[in-house]
Amino acid sequence: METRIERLCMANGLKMTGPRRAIARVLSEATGHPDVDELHRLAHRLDPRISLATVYRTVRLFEQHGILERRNLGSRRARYEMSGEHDHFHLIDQDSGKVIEFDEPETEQLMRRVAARHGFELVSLKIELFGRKARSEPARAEPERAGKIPAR
Amino acid sequence: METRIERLCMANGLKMTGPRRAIARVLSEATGHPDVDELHRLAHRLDPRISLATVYRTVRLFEQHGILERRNLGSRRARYEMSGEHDHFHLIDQDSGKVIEFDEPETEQLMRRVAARHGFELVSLKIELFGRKARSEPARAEPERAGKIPAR
DNA sequence: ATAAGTGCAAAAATTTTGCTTGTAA
DNA sequence: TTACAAGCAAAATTTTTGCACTTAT
Repeated sequence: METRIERLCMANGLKMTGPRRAIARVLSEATGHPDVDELHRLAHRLDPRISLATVYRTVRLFEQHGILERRNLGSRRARYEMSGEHDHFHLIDQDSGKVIEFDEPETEQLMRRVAARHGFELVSLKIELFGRKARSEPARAEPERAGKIPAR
Repeated sequence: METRIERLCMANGLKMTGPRRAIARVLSEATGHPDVDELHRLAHRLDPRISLATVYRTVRLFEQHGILERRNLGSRRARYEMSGEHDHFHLIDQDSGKVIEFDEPETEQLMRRVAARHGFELVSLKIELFGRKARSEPARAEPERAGKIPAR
């Protein structure tokens, strides 16, 4: 079976080598936001000859071709995820460190307009919300007018 | 004269030492988003005995107390800026690497609601837009319906 | 007085690179 | 065949730490 990333590599004219295939597979199957170490560990299971240097070179390459995106998500090391058709948000639980992903297409459009207002064409965006679980009920639609603003 | 950061340090019960005062001053006067090296270089001018280790320890401390915020802004190293009353955006010019800051209070409110919708109380947020100068005119209000979407 | 901060140098952690060998197109 | 990729180990970068000494409270 061929992964989406592999197709993207072909489309970008990248040589499809064993290591790249393995790393592409690992990325495709990753649920969260792996860092380089995780990628290496996993790819290493598919082919123990794969070196850490190759993982670094590969993610850099993939990133340059827009196949991957690098994030930080509050952690020190860089973390990676496949680029989607459109951007999405990350909501990081400050207590657990867990990352929740979700779409918000309207906001993306809004950001596009904001950039345009400053004379820029939006290429990509990163929106990271840091928060903690609200003690009150989860809030159905768009409750709390403006609510108490947390201390920051 | 006493800087805002110094006041914040006092308010947080932090010992006001020479190095901290110098670093606070440097941060107050910084226009952009200095990284640790820059901070050290500048603080070093105020007092040549200040070590890089102290700068690292100090920014970590300030960050823990919410006095400073750490950003990446597309660069590899961490960059710092004072926390403001409210969050603001960063628009990074992909060609020049220059960072433009601006407020967008309504969006902050919107993000607060988005977080609430997922059962979270927003503590802070990072919004980074990456773009390049539009070739057309800077666009006055909210032009280009949806415009050609860059290749990504 | 004393708990906390600092400098220095050493170490850890993260990322890149030089060079030789291997390999996809 | 040949330009590009990989492995390995060494180097470069970025950040943290141990320890003896200093300093703000």
